[in-house]
Amino acid sequence: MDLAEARIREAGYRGFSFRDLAAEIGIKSASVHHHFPTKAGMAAAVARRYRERFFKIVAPRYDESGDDVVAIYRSTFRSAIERDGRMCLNGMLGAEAGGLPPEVVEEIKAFFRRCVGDLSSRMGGTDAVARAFHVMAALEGGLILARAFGDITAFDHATASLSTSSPSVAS
Amino acid sequence: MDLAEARIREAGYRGFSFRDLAAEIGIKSASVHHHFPTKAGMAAAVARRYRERFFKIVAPRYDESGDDVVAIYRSTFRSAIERDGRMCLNGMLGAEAGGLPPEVVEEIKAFFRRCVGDLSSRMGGTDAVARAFHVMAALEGGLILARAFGDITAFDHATASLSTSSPSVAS
DNA sequence: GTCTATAATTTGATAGAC
DNA sequence: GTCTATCAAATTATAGAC
Repeated sequence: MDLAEARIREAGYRGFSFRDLAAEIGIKSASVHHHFPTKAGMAAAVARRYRERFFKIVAPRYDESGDDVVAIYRSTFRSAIERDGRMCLNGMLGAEAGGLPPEVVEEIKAFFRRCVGDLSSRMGGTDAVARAFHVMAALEGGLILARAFGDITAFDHATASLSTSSPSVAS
Repeated sequence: MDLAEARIREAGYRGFSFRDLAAEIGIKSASVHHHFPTKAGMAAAVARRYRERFFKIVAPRYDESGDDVVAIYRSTFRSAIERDGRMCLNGMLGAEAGGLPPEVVEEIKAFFRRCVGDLSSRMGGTDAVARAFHVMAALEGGLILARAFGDITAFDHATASLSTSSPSVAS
């Protein structure tokens, strides 16, 4: 699952295969099928695990540090691309969502629904939901820019205004 | 090329094939290879055409309407996903950039470089470049959310603050 | 839980006729 | 510019032995 997650974050749903995963581990593709009968099922399982892990990381940071939720999300996303230069799993799959198996799309929706719910409830204020959508979009889009340019500073520029006290976008 | 562009925007670089394109048109895959010897070359050509067309659409709107550049970019991106529910070509390929042929990556970089240059020079003010990165990230990320939820209002929420006079993100 | 073996399909790409 | 024919490889998936 670690390997499948890495492949999906690197090249998308069509960018990972049972044979490739098996070869890297040192087993045969049939053995992978024993644990995950179908590709869609495996991708859904990887997405589910990714979501649960993400919120297990994010929730305690909020309670302990008392930091801005947005800053916590931002640094969590930044760590992900800093570590291995890859996309957020759900950002990658979300872009491809139109042509993915329904069971995978459901997991992606669940991730973003929960992110928006978490952010908006913790930010509070007016238009909290719209602002939560904006934060998620800027983070996922920031990853795209960093990947395209091959430079993490693109992410930093794109998301700098999110966690400052003057997050103005217009001049 | 129209068809290739649609497939890439729907499913990414690995989501289009010479045979698929040929079949839809009613010719054979060998005939497609006659025009585009390699898959990487075809994707690069599609990306180049996409970029040129984008700026041919955006530039005159700015001169004519005198509108906010950001508003023009926002409505152009919105039209794209409203028409067919697909990603921006460069957003899709940018997410996959890590594992794409170098000639394709160069075209993607050229697109985002030019967008950032265009936006920042026309917006002016302080931190114009960082604000341009932020706008592009929010737009691409907004498309991802709209695709994930299958609902264009996700894009509207995510990008609403970009073109208003009070684009504050924090409460 | 792993293996061999295999089926059925798809893929990128090429050679050469018309 | 299109075709037929083909290649070598990769793909998802299954059956059945160990």
